[in-house]
Amino acid sequence: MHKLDELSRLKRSFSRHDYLYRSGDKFRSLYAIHSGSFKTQILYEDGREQVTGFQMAGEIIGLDAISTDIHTCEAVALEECEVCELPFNKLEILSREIPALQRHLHKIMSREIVRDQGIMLLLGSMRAEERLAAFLLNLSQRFAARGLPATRFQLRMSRQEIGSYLGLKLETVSRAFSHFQSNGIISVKVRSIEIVNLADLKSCLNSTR
Amino acid sequence: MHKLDELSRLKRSFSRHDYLYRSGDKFRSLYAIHSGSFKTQILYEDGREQVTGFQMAGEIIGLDAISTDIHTCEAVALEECEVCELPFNKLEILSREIPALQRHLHKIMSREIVRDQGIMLLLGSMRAEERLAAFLLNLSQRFAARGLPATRFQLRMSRQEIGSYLGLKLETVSRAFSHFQSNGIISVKVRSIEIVNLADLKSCLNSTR
DNA sequence: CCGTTGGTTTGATATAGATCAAAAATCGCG
DNA sequence: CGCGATTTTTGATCTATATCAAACCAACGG
Repeated sequence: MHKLDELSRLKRSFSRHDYLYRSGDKFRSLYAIHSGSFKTQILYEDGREQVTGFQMAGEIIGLDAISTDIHTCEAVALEECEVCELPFNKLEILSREIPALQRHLHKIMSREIVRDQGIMLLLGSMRAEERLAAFLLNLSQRFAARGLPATRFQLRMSRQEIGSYLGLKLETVSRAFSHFQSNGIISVKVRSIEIVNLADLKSCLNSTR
Repeated sequence: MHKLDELSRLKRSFSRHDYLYRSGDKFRSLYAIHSGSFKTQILYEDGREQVTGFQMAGEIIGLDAISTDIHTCEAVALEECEVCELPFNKLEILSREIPALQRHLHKIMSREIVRDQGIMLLLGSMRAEERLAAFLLNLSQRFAARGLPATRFQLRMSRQEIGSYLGLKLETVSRAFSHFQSNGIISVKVRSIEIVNLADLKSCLNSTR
């Protein structure tokens, strides 16, 4: 397992708005986020853009590029970040030698597929407030998994970016936040979120239409 | 490469409405569709369901289950199908021995991620007719890639299923079909589609709002 | 400390697509 | 071949969210 270490010797730093990679870049490496967080987005010819995910420490980014050897989306730092570069050819060689690594890599890729399908469900069949509830619960879980408070956190992304991710306009996102707040489910102060009533937030999800 | 053959000795047949696997099934194999087509869908607790894809001959299905060893979605045959079962543990062993296979497997998984992100873009930022245009163009390309006519084909799925996939209600799908027909872009006779004016269909996509 | 800037909230209105409903077409089966 | 079941089309209406617009607020630089 410490063979893996020499892979990730290279650590790079990024500031807010820096690109980790851009759409069209040649694929060389996956990236393990060591600290900070990124957004990934697809740019569409006509200028439309769609945020496809928000990634935080411990997550692996760049999997989309394996298929064509070209990055199909771009990754932008949302704050100060540190990233380990994992050259993919070395990763492939190592994972032939180390079954556990191979398995791990497969799981990471599959997990991304499952994540994306979850978002398809969200975008395809949830209403605005359900989407926001799902988003907040997902963030909450991921913070918790990192030993951070699950019910008090700072958003690193704008309303606009949340909207793009959730398939909503920023005004709709803002209104949904306000509505949750007036229901006593969360407390919002711009980017500071406190989940006051986790159970109620969860029940927003199941609230069939 | 013929080592791969012994993997796929097992070929199974399915009829319309048969399940290839169900949500919750233990993961053992990926499946290569030899003929026919499937839909995959996620079931949500409250009964909602979301079609996450339509798969046809030559495509690999079941990648979502690698992450947890449990299938997270279910695959249902849309017609008579033949499927090769690819036991995943054997696939992993073989792909350690055969770098080309390893690479291929990685590309297949990555391609699925890219495909999913394309759908996120569609669901998150396209209007109804753009979505249907994108759907038809995608089918057209995939038929063409199989040496089938690109502009005349049979849909294997219902309006309802298309709607679920595109995040629309079946009535909306039906109206969009009708509208394309009255514009002379396509000719629809229930499930028989002819793309009359491919260029116009493509231009539906770029028609910014 | 104040003006500028970019992000956020809130309100008023418009609209794409959902919903409800019924007719029409197609399919499956005895 | 004909009848019931299912799917599709079409119409009328409703509603969630988009759009447009303005006010608000916090952060930043001079």
